[in-house]
Amino acid sequence: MKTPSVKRKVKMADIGAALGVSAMTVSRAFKGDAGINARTRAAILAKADELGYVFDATASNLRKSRTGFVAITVPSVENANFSATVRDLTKRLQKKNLQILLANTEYDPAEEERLIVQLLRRKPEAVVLTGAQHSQRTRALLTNVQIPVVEIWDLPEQPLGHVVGFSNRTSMSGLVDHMVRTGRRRLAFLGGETANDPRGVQRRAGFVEAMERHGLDATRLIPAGSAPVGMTEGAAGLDLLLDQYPDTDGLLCVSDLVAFGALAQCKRRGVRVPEDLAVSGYGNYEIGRVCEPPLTTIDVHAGQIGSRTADLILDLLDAPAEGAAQRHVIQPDLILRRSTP
Amino acid sequence: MKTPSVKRKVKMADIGAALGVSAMTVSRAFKGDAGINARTRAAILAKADELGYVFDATASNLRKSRTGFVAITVPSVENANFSATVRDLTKRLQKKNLQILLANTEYDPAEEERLIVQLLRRKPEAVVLTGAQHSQRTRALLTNVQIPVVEIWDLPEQPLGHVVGFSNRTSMSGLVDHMVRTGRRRLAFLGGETANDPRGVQRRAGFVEAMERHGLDATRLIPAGSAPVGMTEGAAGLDLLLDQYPDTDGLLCVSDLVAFGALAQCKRRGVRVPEDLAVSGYGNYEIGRVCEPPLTTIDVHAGQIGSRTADLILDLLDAPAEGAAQRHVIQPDLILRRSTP
DNA sequence: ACCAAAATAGTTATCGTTAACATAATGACG
DNA sequence: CGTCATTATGTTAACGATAACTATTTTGGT
Repeated sequence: MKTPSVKRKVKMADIGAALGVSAMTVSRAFKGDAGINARTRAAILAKADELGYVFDATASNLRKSRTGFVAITVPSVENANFSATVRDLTKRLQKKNLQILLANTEYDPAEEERLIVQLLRRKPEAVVLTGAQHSQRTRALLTNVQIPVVEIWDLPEQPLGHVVGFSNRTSMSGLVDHMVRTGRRRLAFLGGETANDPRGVQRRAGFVEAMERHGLDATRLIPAGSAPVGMTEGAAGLDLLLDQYPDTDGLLCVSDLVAFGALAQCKRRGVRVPEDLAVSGYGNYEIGRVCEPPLTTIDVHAGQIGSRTADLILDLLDAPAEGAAQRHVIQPDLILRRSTP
Repeated sequence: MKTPSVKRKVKMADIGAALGVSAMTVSRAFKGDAGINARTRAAILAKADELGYVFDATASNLRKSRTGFVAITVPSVENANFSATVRDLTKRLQKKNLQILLANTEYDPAEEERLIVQLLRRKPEAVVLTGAQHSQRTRALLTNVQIPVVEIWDLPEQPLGHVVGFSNRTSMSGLVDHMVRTGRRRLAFLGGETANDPRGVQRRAGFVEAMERHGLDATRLIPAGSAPVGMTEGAAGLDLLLDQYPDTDGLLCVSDLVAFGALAQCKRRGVRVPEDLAVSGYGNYEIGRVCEPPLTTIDVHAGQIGSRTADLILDLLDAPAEGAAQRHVIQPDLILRRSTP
């Protein structure tokens, strides 16, 4: 077996030379459908394999001015909800040989801006942004760009382009309605500080709005620490709550993780759920289904957001410049479980 | 404001033309450090901004034959452990303006192979594979490739290149030792079926090996369904276990999620943990810290795997062809909590 | 056997940036 | 005031695949 001492990169022309055909013919063999003799193609592909040829997408992309990249920014892939979205988006786009360019903003608009600049240099064919909060410069960059821009996980008032999202506000306010319908009146909201978690802010706003609509006290807002908040903060938050408002009979948490933490703390303090305190979460994480008692929650269909975004992008890439910005509103579902009466 | 009806892409030469300099000078202005007059650079950058220029990484990559891509395959970003690895890897590489190309194998070696082919076409500068199980062709492709290959999350016997991982086997076997040390003898293992979860297989092997070493019965192996298994399967698995081996006094689960499901089911059935049954998890997920009782578990330092892999890659890219394949072994930590005596 | 249509292959120039080399301007110094 | 660094810029030719065009064969219908 001949091992070339200096591994010069094999290119299409080399394969062509070895078979007495032109580079163009080799290119056709790799494209799949173009008019090329089946025998020629087979020979080319075989020779390519033999020479250890690897197609160079960089050169192809430059010439075709199509990259097959789709850029996506997420606050954090570590969040189970966002990762479900990323997974289903990736899954569907992967099938069409589109490549995800993933970037984590760490909940920081300045970092988002830096990343967007980097991502745009790669000439993606679409950009997906999780959330509606962007720096001025990010907005400017993205309105000038000639590719589809999709904001997901929110319903921004001034969208940059297309939207696939749901109303954090309305869904949380529906949850309040349910609590009130079942007789609870002294409700509290437990969530992260407002700094850089726009979804938390919206959910809190939904809580306040619904409480005021019912003529109830909307001031029991417990800060659980800076976003992203989790179980630990939920447990600590419950202590804060009961210190300050011991007669609370319903607790709405910004996420299932927080609610689970609160639940665990209830158990330790001997607070009965839901008899003494009804507790709800948000996001329909697996944990809420399995804990005791199981959590009433909102299913935002995180995976569906990903797959519908993928469908939208695939459509837009097929039929370019297809008129106005689309707005896909996902309906979150209220899931009733035993943590509320 | 003049809106060009046909937005022809602005390139370096256009900026140069507008300022009476050559494209090369513009290129130098964007490179940062090269010998170029400060005033000239400022003018160029300003003009670039004015014209809405976006640097074309595709062309640059082709010319330089460096892409700044790092490819990584993961069974599923949805798994909290893998996503912690991805996050810390991304975080560190992002800072150096390396771009992650993420691909989900869905625990399927055939899909992994397909994705590797796609990824290699993008000319990444390094490839990271989660796990040691690869198809024959994948192995062939990756041994011929001229870039660093890193396998993580395992210690493969025949590594393809570098390794950053830990021993699932040894760590699980250490957990058995602990159970035995604290007086438990009738131990069972609860995990997914073996088909395509090599890490689960290793953990099970560690269980069996340790049990045999102690001269104990190693046959209580409960299948919890096909990987990836979660809380739901854990709960169902506990029922299976107690039906078959009611006198079991220690249960080792393949993950914290499974252990939590089992724990919840114990509570429903009135089984006291740890008095009647000691339970342990694996992976140190947040849930194990907060549930009641908190779970004894193994912390595999998932985030650390990501950051050490990032460091390794950065080193290798700086000092290319730096001799032999490196093997970084991470020491998992045994975390004792109240679910075991 | 003849010709149009279809199938197959080749040529050339290009996508936008940048390495490598060439050139021009500036200054330092004996 | 010439000589040699030093700094700043320009010129040319790639990187590798492929669109657009042209050229050559096959095919099939009459």
